[in-house]
Amino acid sequence: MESRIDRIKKQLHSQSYKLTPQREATVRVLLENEEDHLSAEDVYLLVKEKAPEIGLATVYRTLELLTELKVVDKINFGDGVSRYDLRTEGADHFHHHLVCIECGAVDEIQEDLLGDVEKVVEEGWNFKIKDHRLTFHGICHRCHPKDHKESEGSEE
Amino acid sequence: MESRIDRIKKQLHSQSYKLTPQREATVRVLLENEEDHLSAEDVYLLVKEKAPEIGLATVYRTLELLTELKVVDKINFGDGVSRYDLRTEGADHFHHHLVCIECGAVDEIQEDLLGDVEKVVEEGWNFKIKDHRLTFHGICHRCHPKDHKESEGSEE
DNA sequence: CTATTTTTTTATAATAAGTTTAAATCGTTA
DNA sequence: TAACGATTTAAACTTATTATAAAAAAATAG
Repeated sequence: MESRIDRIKKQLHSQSYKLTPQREATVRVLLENEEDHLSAEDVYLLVKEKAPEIGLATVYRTLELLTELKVVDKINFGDGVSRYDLRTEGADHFHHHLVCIECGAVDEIQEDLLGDVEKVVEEGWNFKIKDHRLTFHGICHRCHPKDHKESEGSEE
Repeated sequence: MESRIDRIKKQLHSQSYKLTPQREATVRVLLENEEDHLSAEDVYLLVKEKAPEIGLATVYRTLELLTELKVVDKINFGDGVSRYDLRTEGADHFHHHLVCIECGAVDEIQEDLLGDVEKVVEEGWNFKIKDHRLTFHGICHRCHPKDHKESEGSEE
């Protein structure tokens, strides 16, 4: 974990930003809750436990900065709030999401899956893809019993 | 176009809602701007031209209703507003979007493309897919000149 | 037909997410 | 130490969306 913070620190420095205590506390919260999809408000409340004096605006600014640096991805599942999701280190593509319409759980798919589709789109539509968002809405394995085989953990 | 309105009317009636003049005006705006991705505010301004006495809240309520009925899809491209997109009649899947990070244009992909991916997800993650959202962010054919072949129109 | 109930709309107020601003702070450099 | 730039805080402000109360319209009962 320290090494990841170090790398983020270097990334900030390379753009002449500093890793202030507030920013570090925010990054730590994101790392400690990597499985979740926290809103700015969620992050704010968690950061406050470490750094009670921090302001909400600072959290917003930090998240914005981290989004610019591609450390996190800002995502939106259609409820009114933006959520922030740590980009998996080394991954060249943004992971996908499974949103359960029964229980609200959000699971992640790290596998690419879109390689072929992207090729088709780039060639067929003459569009240079830089990023993507893929979310499936449906019923998760916890909410319907007819299983195949299992392994995942549960969230939210 | 009249026939589509008729069908929407029947859909409303089947859930014991009425196609009031305000709702009809709103639906007409959506049909007349099928290519675009209008925000509630956009719809409101366009509807006002036909029905100047309509209130913004009514437009919001109508769009919400149409979303419930799956006549439109509520989408979100990450700017702060929700946009409303007529569901292509007869299509069993929601179409995809290409958002240009240079010029902001939003193009649509009507082709499915996700059939195989969905099969993999349903089986591998034991998740019953009901809907999906797929958006590519990148550079559209208008913003980079190296063409292959062309046909699309332009929007926004 | 009139009275009554239900649905919908209007206008306005309220809420909630996110952004901006001005003043204070902090770290660094001259 | 003085001065500068970057950052943070707190508070005010915007903007999108939702809720509420009163009015209007439509459907239904008598």
